[in-house]
Amino acid sequence: MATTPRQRARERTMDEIVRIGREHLATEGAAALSLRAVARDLGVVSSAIYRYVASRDELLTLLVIDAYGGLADEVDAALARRSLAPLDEVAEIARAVRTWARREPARYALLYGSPVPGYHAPADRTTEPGTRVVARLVGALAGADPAHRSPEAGPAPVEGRLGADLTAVAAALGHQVDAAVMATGLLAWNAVLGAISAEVFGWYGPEFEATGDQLFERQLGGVLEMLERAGVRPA
Amino acid sequence: MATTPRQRARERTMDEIVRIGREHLATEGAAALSLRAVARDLGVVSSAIYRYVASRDELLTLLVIDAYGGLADEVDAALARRSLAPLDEVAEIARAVRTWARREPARYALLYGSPVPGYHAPADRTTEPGTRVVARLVGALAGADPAHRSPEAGPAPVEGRLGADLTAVAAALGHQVDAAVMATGLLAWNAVLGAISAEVFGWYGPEFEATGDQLFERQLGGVLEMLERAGVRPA
DNA sequence: TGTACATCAGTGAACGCGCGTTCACTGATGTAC
DNA sequence: TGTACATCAGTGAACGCGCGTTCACTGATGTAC
Repeated sequence: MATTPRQRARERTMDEIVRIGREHLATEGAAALSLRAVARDLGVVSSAIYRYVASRDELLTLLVIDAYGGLADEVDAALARRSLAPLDEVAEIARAVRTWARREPARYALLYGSPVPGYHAPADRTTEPGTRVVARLVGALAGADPAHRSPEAGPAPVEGRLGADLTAVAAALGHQVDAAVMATGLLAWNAVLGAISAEVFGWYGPEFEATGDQLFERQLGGVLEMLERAGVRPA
Repeated sequence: MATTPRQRARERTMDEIVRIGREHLATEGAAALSLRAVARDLGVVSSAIYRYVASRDELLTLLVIDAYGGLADEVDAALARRSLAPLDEVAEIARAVRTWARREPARYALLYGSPVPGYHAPADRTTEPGTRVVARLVGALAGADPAHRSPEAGPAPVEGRLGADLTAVAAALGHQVDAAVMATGLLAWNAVLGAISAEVFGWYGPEFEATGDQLFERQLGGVLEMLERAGVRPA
């Protein structure tokens, strides 16, 4: 199946649409994303956009997929540079997410900000790209060694149904991870996202403008110590 | 200065407007908040709303102030029930924030979700209500005792300018807190908000619907241990 | 206490704007024989 | 290789909608003398 000029033009236009959508996301926000405005920037009459995108929600879905992809690419690139011990891998993932979020605040907000009212991401298309980063994180947790768990300060076993739920999540991502390690990892992930959101969404006042990097590294340090006590080893 | 019927009517109408705005926030989201729609629900012609509110942004500001107030009231009520040790106070604050966020997801999103595009909260009116909860948290941290800091697993001192920034924030809220304790407290706060956002904004899949409470308590437990190692004592 | 005036809540019409989506159409590109 | 037909990108007009904000106005409420 040779690709015809028409097919190639179509792909280029599709890329253009996503690129323009990204720009509008950055300037207007997801709620104000408008097909007409995208068509305008594409240099085409407003109805022509429907040749490419079925509806406004469809465009949002493309942008969600694109954002997950961009974030995951950033993380993959950071981890590809060298092979790391599990704990250092977690650290690099966190730093890569922060770097990306600061460079692409609007796309970060699309993924980890408040949901866009009236829009529901279709699970069948967004789940797979959405789990790439989490899968890498769980992969790092899978390198945890119960023998290295801190005897006095390590996490307690997870009781009841939650334990089963946690190991099931790891299994769904293709890894076998102890429930207590998963619980610690989930807290670590939420803490990292919380710290990044605070920075990107401006929850902090202007107090930490000069010391943002130092503050993040400090918080990341606390998260990593917690994981280390759970048995995730550094180099 | 006696209050005239007119003044009282005005106050009641103002309350009505904020109440209706809250409802619209819940159903449409902040970005779609519309003065015309509020006027409609108030039973008044669209231009009449300008007797009460100067612009759409002004209404958003009122709702931000209202949301901060609602959250802080929830926290105050939780802490008023009995007098607690510092660490238990932190735990109660976290639980109260989560309870409120789950009951009022739209108002929570207004405070801790992505920023509303094109809107900037005026610092002179939102800062004071916005710091009430943080002030209580820092108040609890002020009860930390350096003598109880874990010698082997406690936080390292904060180096450089960040330390000064952290103690300055505590001082601005009327408390004297060690910088390392403040740093740990900030991480704790970000972790709690991260965990709550994950739940309220639906970052988790459907996996933890049945075990949401257990998962939150587990994560809170991890946060509290961290604070305890920094010297914040339980009962 | 009564009256004249000022204040203010609410009306109704209008401004200019942008939105999502549908539809019948033209003309260029691609495909099957 | 040439031709007939099918596919598809893009046009232009139109639909019905809601938005923020301004303005001149009416009539009720409040205040000063």
